[in-house]
Amino acid sequence: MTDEPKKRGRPPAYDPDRALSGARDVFWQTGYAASSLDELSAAMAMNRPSVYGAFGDKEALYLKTLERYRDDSLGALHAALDPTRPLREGLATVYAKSIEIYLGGPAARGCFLIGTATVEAVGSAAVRDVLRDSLRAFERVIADRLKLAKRSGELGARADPAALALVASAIMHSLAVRARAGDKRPTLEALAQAGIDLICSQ
Amino acid sequence: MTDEPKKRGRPPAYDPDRALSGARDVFWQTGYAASSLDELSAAMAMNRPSVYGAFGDKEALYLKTLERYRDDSLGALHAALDPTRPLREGLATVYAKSIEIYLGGPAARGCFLIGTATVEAVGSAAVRDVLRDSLRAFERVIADRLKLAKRSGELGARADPAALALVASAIMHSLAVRARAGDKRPTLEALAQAGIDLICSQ
DNA sequence: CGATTTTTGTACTGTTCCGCATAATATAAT
DNA sequence: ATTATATTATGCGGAACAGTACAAAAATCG
Repeated sequence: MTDEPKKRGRPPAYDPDRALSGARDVFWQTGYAASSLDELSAAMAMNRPSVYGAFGDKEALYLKTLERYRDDSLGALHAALDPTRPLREGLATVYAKSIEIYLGGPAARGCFLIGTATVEAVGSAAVRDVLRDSLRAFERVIADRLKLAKRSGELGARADPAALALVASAIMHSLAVRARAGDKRPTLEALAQAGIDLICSQ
Repeated sequence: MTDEPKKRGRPPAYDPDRALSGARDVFWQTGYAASSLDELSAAMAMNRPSVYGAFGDKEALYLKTLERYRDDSLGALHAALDPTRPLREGLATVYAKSIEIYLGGPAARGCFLIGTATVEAVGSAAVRDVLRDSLRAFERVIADRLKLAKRSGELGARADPAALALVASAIMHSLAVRARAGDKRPTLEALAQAGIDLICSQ
């Protein structure tokens, strides 16, 4: 599509998308602090100087993987909460897809953002800002859907969409932590169901 | 009390309790992986070989700080949920005290367990077990209180104490994460209030 | 082809780190 | 006092680490 004025110089041998995915997977598994640039560059199919040239230092690379994960997740969240479907169905989809991701892969890794950025948030203002803003963005998407649900009568007149969005988000945060802590699928599904029932009881 | 058969050898110069507190504070601020034994031993007022002699290697030391934090927190949780006080008051106390701890100190550090053990839980089975079992223990204390509340009529007959305990725990987990992510007190208090209102509406 | 540009790959530097070896010190038992 | 025991204190060794310098390689442009 938006292709080539034919750039000069040796063409890059790496795929930026796959490189970021590889880096994300290392960070996801190991955490930021314990991930070495050797592991990272290997998983990115790049050598270390290329990593620095393309993405900057370790923290800049980490921030890019966080932001990409957030953007992808926000898109999926928005799609799952499509207002043409019932609220209960939407929430169930959100939680089911989250559980699928959190338990997916060889190890149960939980949520990439919550599972790895939370610990770094105290020491790095940049990480803290990305994490806080991301959580806020997720909450907002949910709150918007709940406001709609109140207007449409899916939620009762006394329901407080903003407060319910905080709780619905809390369920996600708990799923994120518990999956990484080794809780099994039935526990996570029970938590999701409890949240849905409680929210939809309003 | 249970003192002295008068031990031989040079007496220890460190206070084990204060040493563990110092180590916990370093881990809490910095996370496990990014905490060096130099930082740790300095905060423990010990030199490095003494740390190894008294607590073992870095992971063993970390596990000890986690377990102590869990035991302290479990005690406080149990006390706050004293069944002679109304459920709503008990939950309010739990969340208020949690917020106090999570925002206390110079930096907002969130919950020590969730904020630092979650990221390590994938790579270390020992950390994962402590984290999972601790979360389970917290949940159980809450569940017991909710079962009592149902029997006493504080909760309605159709209330599901186990499900509500999952939600009440999720509120705590969310407070833990959000505090470390930089969310301010009003947000945390709104989350706590939303959880209390929702749970006590059953 | 030769010049230019951009990326790749190797190798290096200085630092930090964990864990321990060894010696000095302080107490109790003999 | 001397011996035994337990802790402190200094300092080392080998490994891992983050980040970079430099030259070889691969493409385009003149």
